[in-house]
Amino acid sequence: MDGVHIAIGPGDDGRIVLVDPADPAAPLAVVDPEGLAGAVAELEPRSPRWVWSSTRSWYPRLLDAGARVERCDDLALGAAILDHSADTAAARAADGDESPAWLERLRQAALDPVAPGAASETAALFELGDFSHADESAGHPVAEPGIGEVLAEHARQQRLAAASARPRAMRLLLAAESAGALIGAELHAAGLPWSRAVHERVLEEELGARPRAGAKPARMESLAAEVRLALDAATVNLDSQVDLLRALRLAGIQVDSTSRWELREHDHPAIEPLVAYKKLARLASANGWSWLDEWIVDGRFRPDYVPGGTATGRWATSGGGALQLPKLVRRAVVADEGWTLVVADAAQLEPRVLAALAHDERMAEAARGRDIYRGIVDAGVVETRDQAKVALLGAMYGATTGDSGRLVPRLARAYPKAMALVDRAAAQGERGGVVTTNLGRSSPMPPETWRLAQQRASQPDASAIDERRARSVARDWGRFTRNFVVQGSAAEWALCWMAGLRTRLARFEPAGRAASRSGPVFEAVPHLVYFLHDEIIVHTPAEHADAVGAAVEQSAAEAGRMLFGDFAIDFPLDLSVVDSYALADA
DNA sequence: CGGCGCGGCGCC
DNA sequence: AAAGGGCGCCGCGCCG
Repeated sequence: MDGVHIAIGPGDDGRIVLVDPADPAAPLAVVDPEGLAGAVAELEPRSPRWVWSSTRSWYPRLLDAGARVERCDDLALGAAILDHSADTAAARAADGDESPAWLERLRQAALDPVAPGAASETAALFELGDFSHADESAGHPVAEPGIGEVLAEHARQQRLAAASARPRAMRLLLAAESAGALIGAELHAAGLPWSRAVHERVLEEELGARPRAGAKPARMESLAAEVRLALDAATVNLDSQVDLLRALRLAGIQVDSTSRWELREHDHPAIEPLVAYKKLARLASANGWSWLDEWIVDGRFRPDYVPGGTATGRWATSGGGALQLPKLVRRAVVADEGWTLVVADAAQLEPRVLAALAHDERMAEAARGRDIYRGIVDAGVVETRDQAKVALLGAMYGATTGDSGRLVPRLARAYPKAMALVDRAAAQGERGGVVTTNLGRSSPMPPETWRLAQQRASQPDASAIDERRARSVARDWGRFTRNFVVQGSAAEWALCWMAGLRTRLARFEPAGRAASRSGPVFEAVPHLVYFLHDEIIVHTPAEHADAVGAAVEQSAAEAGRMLFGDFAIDFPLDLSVVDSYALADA
């Protein structure tokens, strides 16, 4: 089904071997590291699936050299799935081979932060031509496995996928995960177009002029003075939680924390300027001038994406806070001249995924069209859209108290299949079991604290406190597994969506008129520049915007079919074509 | 001095 | 407004 594979890895002499795993005795090429990109480009027209230890180790250098690949098999990411999936448990027990140790080293390296703009940034994961003498203790570079080890691991993973409980689903998951790895590297290489001027304007509007190094912005200083006056606390340090809490209490404001939502419940002249101060402090420290200096290079934001970086399969990022860009600074995401942004997000992705996972036809019916919450109201389950929303989120997150907890039972009566699915997942987690996503990613085992708490509660002399504690810890883990199946399956949908879109974008003809500043691989073609769980941005020559929008829609529909077959569930998108991210309306 | 846990808060 | 799940980053303050 899969066509030709070509594995890449260092040979004994440090040169790089490119070889078809089906014909390991006859390498297709043996090249010096400098010759790798050329060799890959030469073989790429055969549409191979490139097999390598990890995309992070190999692909950035290829992109730097102008070589893009269509498909790969990322062994580090594949092992993370295969070695823990319930669907491969029997296959692993039957298979003699262990997961090799080098995979764990690569996994650790993937989580190490890489300094932005560092000269050797993209090559930092290992030294070219020095695979065998890598110094592990220094973090980088990491010892690369030799070509023989790569071939052996590839064979092991093929065996496990073939012998898994659902081979088709597992192969799709592995392919999607690997496509995600390619996309993560390409997002970094292309970068998110970023206007320093617009960002500076936002900062000046909010904070005032850039302060000298070490000083606080003027707007923050004046708000701090107001707070100190209102609290009658001339020296309180607003950045110190301990200090601030004491001052608030001395001023008669009985709070247990300094969080915004708790402050807002009190009526006192200090509250408004304090909340305003906190908002500005957050902006200044997270996305202020020093963030700009550190992260925006040549008009691009290049965060370090970590595909598969979380337990559920959602991505993580390391450095730059790319997945937490405040709405306020999204104004600075601006397309190049002659280019535009196609911004799309999947509307209410997780409830729709839940309906499909559970084959809950009534919930799928409510999800028909644009707004599932409105659909739930129209079905007479609750009175208002807001009630539908908190009830549904409560069902997926395991809320037991408050408005949400009270509304969940009504949802359960109307949508018993969906509710049963998340309740089963929660029950499984509470007793320490594992749950599995739509395609086969399994949840981790519960933490040590879970085991200890249950053990203590089962002793003959266990106290009521021990038992309460054990139930509480169990329920915590149950909420995690409850959410895991939905969040993890939604992450799979997003990967399939994005992978399909990437393939479609690769077929666009280069645009003649305007080159972007996205580097040699992307300067003339539409390309992904951002991904945020259920949202993407494509940077495209303006003339292709409509066609890109169509490709985004087609990819979403295709992802739904790939994951859920004939089950009738819509995945509508909110899609806009805009010059600035802030103008996209979700 | 660096490492680390915590509170708080940004995003989904 | 949060709540209930997943994250990363910041500053603070404690520790060795």
